[in-house]
Amino acid sequence: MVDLALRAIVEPRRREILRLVQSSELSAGEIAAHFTVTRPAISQHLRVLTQAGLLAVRRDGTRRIYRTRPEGLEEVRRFLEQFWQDSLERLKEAAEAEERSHHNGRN
Amino acid sequence: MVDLALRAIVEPRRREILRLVQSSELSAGEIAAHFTVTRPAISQHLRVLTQAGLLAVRRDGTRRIYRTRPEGLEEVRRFLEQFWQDSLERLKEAAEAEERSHHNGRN
DNA sequence: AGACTATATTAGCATATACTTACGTAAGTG
DNA sequence: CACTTACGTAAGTATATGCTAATATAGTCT
Repeated sequence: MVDLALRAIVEPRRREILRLVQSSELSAGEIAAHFTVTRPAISQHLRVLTQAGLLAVRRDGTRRIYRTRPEGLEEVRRFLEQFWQDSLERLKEAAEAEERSHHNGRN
Repeated sequence: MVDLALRAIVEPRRREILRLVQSSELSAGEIAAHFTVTRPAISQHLRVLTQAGLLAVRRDGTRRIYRTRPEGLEEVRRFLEQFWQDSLERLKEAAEAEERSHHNGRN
């Protein structure tokens, strides 16, 4: 599921959509109004985001109101945090080793 | 540049490569040995990762040694952190508003 | 029910991407 | 210099992706 979310987030237009609805929930039409591409294109992006667990939908009459699903974002965030973690730890260790090799005060 | 790095990271095989070389630098051949796909395929992934600023290369005789470029990862990390930030702040605000609406002690 | 509104879904298309096979290249070795 | 080693690059291919135009669906209004 994280993989779906990652792929969803990479597409710039979808990140833009996420940014839009994170301030306030919006209908599909309101979202589409912010873009130059056709509404079906936005519909498809919305579906991708929803299936990735990043958006939640609610019906209001004929409209569909989208809002972010923070748990989805959190999941991705944690996944990547784990991913950086090792790398940054290595970097830190390397820096410390470098530091020790210079403990004679010279450069 | 962050966009390149994001796209690079999304591909699972490339994340795998990053994980491999983050513990210790490896030659292209050693990296390829961990996979079932052909070496050219890995070469192409390595190029994508390098151009995205996530890997650094060094020549050693006929070999090419790859290592992670932590600054690249850091850049992506900061970009995404910024991205989550707003969303998580909203979530927090929403939770607090929710809390206030229940300050009569009932549920 | 019929017409209207808001949105999704489908089919088709162009481009991007991940792969393989074949070939090119640069550095070491006899 | 020929040969080998360790790669990269190029060409071709299959599949994925993002888009548009056309069609379908679901709710609302009279």
